[in-house]
Amino acid sequence: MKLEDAAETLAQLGNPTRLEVVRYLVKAGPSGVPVGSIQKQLKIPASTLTHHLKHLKGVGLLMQKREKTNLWCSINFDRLHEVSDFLLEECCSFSLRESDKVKTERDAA
Amino acid sequence: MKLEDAAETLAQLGNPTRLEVVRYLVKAGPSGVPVGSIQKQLKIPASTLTHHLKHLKGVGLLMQKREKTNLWCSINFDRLHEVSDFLLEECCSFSLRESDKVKTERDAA
DNA sequence: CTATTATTTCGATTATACTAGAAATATTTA
DNA sequence: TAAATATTTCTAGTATAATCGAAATAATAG
Repeated sequence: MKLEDAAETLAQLGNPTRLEVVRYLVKAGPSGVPVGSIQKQLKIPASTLTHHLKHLKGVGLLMQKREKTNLWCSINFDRLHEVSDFLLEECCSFSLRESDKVKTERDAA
Repeated sequence: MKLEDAAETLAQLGNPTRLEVVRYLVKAGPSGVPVGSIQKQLKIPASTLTHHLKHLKGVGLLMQKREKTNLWCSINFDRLHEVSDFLLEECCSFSLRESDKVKTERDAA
């Protein structure tokens, strides 16, 4: 993943309203939910929601599929993985969390 | 991690200049590098860099430690993990990448 | 103290994003 | 065709962020 793309994707995830939508869609799973359901559940004005969905779609995080009057939205999990991977890329050898570190002899003493 | 905090952290990572700095610091490892080195290597004007470092510090992604005239910067790997974890939280059962999925009987046929 | 190097503050410009109401459009059902 | 439901477009106000040069402030070395 190119840095520019990763930055753009992260920026889109960096808006609280959008992140809330993403979290909701993640929980909804691969089948997704209609726009209207998101709107009612999260109490986001329709026009605001459409605006944000367009952003998420723009960076490939959102997939949409029309069925009758409803537009079903679902998360592109692959994309989410890509950006999450980017964050940790190249840092595996340094990335031990304090809680995961092995105890040193000094600590054990 | 609270959604608001995650969003704010992601937003800070979502600027290309800052993400470049983060990537540089990740590669530098736990010992870090002085502000001036980042500035020269990535060719970012000093005042712009200070501005961005303040942002990264603000969300806890950056740690700083003065030594003589140099201010050493290093990444808070724990923090980076937290935000990366947030992205994938609750979605593990849905998060298989296409490439990781087991082949179905249909595929195998 | 002076010079040198490192980093920050200030100030100003420019651009872009968030939000949401009202109206418009689309799609289905009666 | 009319009514109902779902979603989008338009528009506009408000706010916040990115950028960087110049000057100011540390901190050290000579």
